[in-house]
Amino acid sequence: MNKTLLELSNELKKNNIRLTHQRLKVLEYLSNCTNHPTVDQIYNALKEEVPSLSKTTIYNTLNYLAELKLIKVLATDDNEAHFDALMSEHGHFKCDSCGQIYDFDIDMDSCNTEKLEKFKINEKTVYFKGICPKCLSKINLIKSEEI
Amino acid sequence: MNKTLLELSNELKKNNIRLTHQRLKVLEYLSNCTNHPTVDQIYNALKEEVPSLSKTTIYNTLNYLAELKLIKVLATDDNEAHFDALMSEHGHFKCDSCGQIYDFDIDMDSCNTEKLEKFKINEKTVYFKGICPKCLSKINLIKSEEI
DNA sequence: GTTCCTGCAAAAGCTTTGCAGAAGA
DNA sequence: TCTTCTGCAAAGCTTTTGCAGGAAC
Repeated sequence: MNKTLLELSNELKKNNIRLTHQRLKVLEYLSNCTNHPTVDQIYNALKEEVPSLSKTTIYNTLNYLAELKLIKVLATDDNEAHFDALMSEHGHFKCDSCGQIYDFDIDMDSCNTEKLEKFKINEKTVYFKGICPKCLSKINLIKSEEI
Repeated sequence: MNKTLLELSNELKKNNIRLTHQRLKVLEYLSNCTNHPTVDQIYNALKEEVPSLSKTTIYNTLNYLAELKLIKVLATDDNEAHFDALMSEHGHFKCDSCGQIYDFDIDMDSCNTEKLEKFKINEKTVYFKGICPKCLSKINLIKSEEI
């Protein structure tokens, strides 16, 4: 499960970061979010409800959260950061066709390797790419129509 | 092992991409490279030997190679693309202190998950972050001096 | 009242694009 | 000769920074 709004708020309070109206809205959105939004997506989702909201504030808030390790920043190959409030260990699958990012369970300990014995590992990321089932079935449909 | 200069050249010829002086130099550099350079690093490494070289040409060449799947583009959290000519399956470890990227062997099949049964997986990336042994020993040295 | 935050505008950094001249085949 | 490539300059993106007014505490 994602961190709840309450959890995120409490963590900010604990770190003396002010709970402004804008920040609470960003936290609320992120904690209810199942995909992994970019700053632009968060901005577009909230700008009706919070018309004065600026991207600067979203960056500001997300950077604080990431620094406190309350959220994760996903490095994908589109040059845009995706944010993830789901902090349990999981992998990401990105569909090359529709761009959607899926979560999947993974046991990263089974991936471990003796070569990194002397390394201090703080973060493990697993990122797969390919075509998701939805897009695969669309492609198959087009192919069958062509025959 | 990295792809050799000859392999990369032949692949380009096969795809009717011209082997210009600049491209050969970029290929040569990449095939002899053990770290995972950015465009900027390649540019700085080659600008003495090839003074007229421009970053545009490096981007051009690397984008062709990536499209032909002869090299890989690594998504890291610094907003800069890293390029990798090592095409065998391996993971990457990035040191948060010195920024260096290390390769490590990994058996990705052991990481597989039943939830992705219906997904077509084209690419698997494993990316760890933390502190490398070199930086760890530096930190320990500083700590022991402080006592 | 003090401190920190917001949001605008501008700047910074990476990457792509347009195009005239140059080089490859 | 014909096609493609190079490299400059400019534009396009995301993200960061500076700062005056405003909100939180």
